[in-house]
Amino acid sequence: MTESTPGRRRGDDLEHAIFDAALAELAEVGYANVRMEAVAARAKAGKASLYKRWPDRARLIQAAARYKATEVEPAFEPSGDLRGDLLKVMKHIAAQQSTPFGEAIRGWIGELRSTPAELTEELRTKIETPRIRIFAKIYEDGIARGTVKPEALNPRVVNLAPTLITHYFLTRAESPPDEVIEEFLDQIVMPLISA
Amino acid sequence: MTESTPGRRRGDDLEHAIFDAALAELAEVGYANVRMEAVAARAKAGKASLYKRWPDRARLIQAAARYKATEVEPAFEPSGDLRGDLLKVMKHIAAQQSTPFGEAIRGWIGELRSTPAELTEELRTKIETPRIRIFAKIYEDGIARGTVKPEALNPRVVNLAPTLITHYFLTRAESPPDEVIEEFLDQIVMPLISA
DNA sequence: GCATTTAGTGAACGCAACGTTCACTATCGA
DNA sequence: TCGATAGTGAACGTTGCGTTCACTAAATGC
Repeated sequence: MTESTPGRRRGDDLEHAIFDAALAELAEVGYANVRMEAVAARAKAGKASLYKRWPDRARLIQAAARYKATEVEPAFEPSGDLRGDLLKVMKHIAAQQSTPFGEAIRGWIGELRSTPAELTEELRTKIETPRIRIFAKIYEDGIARGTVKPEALNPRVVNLAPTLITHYFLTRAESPPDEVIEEFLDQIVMPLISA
Repeated sequence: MTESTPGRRRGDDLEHAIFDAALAELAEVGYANVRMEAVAARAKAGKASLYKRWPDRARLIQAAARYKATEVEPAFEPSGDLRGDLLKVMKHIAAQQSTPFGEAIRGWIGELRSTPAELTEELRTKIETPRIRIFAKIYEDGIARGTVKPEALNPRVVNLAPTLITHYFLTRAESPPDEVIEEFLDQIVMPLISA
């Protein structure tokens, strides 16, 4: 019923509708071509409602991406199958980048230069932290089993797998296919961390 | 004297002036804020002259970056000091990214979605190829000396060092400082390739 | 060295999207 | 029920885009 009789939405209801519209636009036309008027129209909202909440397109899309990102957080438990676990998480990251969320990231990169540093930092941390936690967990598990070197817990190493995937995604139009992910895993990550 | 009496420039003379103006703008205001009118004004050229050559901002900046990129090509010979050579080349890449060239890359990333795939592919190859060649040379040299594993010649591995630097640059506002480059080298690249 | 062709200039234009404003109206909560 | 709050939608000025055009400087040919 919430959807069938919009009447006039307010507060979070409206905000979520705007986010959904923004993400849909993002997916359809890509970051550079998202127009505020299109988002407003799609959300069946007034432009003024957007500008009342966010000062510009960059902030709106950032907010939308954040809204989506918090939804997608997976609670992951290592199974003991090191390669299998890594592959699963890496594929998950790649899949996540194939959504509007990925497009948001791409756009954010393009505008880093004209974004306040603290905002940049905060957003990057917000994305990296959960990934670091998951990989650290997997590596700790491996270390306990003796299949992974203790050095794998070094922050640069922990970040390596997501870095490879993200770099691939950013420098092409799409995120890495499964074969490439397996190459990253078998030719770089596993050789580096294996005990 | 070429500069002192511009009179009315044409051909390559004018084109280079436009490139320089574009790169200067890129450095000053960042990709997203480069305006055609500003480039034209800076180059003391008419807007029509820009549009006669390139269909839009993206193409102009790409052309400018390419013009600059070909200048910067280093001819590198391995010295036999594996770590030293790698460090040197990695620092060079990082330095290159701190110039307008880096800003051009950042902008190009942001617009990948709305760029023809073949253009994307071509540009990426153009950037990657010389890097691959240099790292492959260094690794081959190391293999010959017995300090590097033969597996280091795997394309994914050869690309690893530039990938780390580029990823750092793209996800922050600046390219990695020397300490970080050394961490990449000592914690990831060297452990992976050392025999 | 003069006339013709080629290439650049700069001002003007229509267009699209930005970001703002305002009079109006639906919803909430006291 | 009534006031306060929040959203609507149309209009507006502004900016930058990409194009056009009459004009002019440089190069080329004779």
